[in-house]
Amino acid sequence: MRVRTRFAPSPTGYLHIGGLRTALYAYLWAKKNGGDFILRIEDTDRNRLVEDACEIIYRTLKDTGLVYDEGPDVGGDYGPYIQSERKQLYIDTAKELVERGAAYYCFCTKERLQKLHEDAGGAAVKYDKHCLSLSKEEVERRIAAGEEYVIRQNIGTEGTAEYDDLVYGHISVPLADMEDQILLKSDGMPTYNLANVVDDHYMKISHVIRGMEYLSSTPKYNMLYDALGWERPVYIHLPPVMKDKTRKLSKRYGDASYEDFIGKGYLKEAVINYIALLGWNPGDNREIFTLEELTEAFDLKGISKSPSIFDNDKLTWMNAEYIRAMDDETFKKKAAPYVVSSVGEGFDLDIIAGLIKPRIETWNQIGEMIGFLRDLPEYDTSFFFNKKTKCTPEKSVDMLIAAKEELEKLRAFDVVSIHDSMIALAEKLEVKNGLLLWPLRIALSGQLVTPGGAIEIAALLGKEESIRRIDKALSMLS
RNA sequence: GGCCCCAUGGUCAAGCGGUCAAGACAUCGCCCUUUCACGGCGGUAACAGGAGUUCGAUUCUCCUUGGGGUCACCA
Repeated sequence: MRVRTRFAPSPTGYLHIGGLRTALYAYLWAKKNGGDFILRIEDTDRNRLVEDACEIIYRTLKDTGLVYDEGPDVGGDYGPYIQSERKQLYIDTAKELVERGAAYYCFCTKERLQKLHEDAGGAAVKYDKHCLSLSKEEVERRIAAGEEYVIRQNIGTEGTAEYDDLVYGHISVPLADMEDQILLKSDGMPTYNLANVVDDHYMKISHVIRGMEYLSSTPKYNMLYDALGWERPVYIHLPPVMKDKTRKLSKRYGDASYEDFIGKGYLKEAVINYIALLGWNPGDNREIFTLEELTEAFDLKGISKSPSIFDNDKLTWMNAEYIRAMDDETFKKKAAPYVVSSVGEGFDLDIIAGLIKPRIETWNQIGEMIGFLRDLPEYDTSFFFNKKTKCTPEKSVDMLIAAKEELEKLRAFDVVSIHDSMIALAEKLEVKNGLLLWPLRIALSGQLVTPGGAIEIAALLGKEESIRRIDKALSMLS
């Protein structure tokens, strides 16, 4: 049997991390087995449609490398891949189900259902099968009369329904707890309950990979497969990704979409790598994986049964790992826009790249890190105190005067020249490098902490600006 | 509330009857060092509780507790 998996989101907004992970696992399982990964859009709820939602889904999957073999925008042999375009198929199937006694027409009004609820004191109540007893003639008469109707699944009340899930194992649910759910809505659109079964069957989906919220309703879908004489797919339900101990990560919190993470300066490779490991482990201690390596290593055995809390710290660490592993040219190219937007053009990108590469964890940290190059921050003369180098404001004056004199003499103002000259100066003054360089760095940057030291900063600022900042410090200290 | 599922450090997690209970993130300390990072080394930190089964339970069973899911003309 050819392995075919699908990712079937509803276009209700951006793609959140939990959904992306489901897509990832479905993709990995298909590719691991040399099969097909299909994208299907579940848009049967006309009230929840969001403009551009489909585009975001297409773009995100392509951007992350989760290339689907079949889908709305790429076609395929089992289309259409948008449910609203398959309406007739669901209607026909629903009627077939009625023929076979597995479903029935229901004319109950929303008001009646509402009342059923109220009579139960607001507690959860099952539909009372009120319309199951309607005669065929009456059904036909009422349909002809233009009455609105839905089609409900006819579920027995005795015994249990069972199936085996590849991650959760044997699942057994009492039939008495299941409701005669609606398959076809009064607007002629199917509910998920019908549509997912029909589509998975006709699209020849072999493995259904989805969130575990469907764990206990899956027996109902199985009854549909059985009633239609269709072969059931294999089920792989996934535990949810949580924001914290009790809350699921979802769109409602606004910070959980793929695009938000990219916007916050994370690399797509790191995001994919991180979420792959949220709820799955390869069985060894390896943590850094490319998509190809994930495809190779992925297996069902490593999927966890319990919810995992999304840990931003770990994602950030992983992102930093990716950044540090970049070759210098790639890093420079990626960092350039962030550097320019922070300090403008005119600074030596090679030096900056070298300084920030081991120091940033996300791209967005660049701006704050190097802003001092453009504008010298207001700072306090207490910055010139440093215990380790035994630096004081008084000594700083001497050091800065000496340093300024040397720097002014320099013809080439590059890192090597400045370095040599400062080392020589420290030797001449018979002080430790640190005592000379501490006040210099403070004067040049106005910050206690900087990426790189006094020498690199001086080279970046250039001679003129360096001297100007030293003079500023000297005037503050006098 | 009924039903389904889950339960190892703060987090991700390995473990699948006998281990001093891995590893990673975070955290703390030390080293490196012209600040901060990077890097290196080390520390703190867990089997939810109670009954069984067994020579022996983190591991198997049951109960309790805790958490998640579900009970829609949403998916």
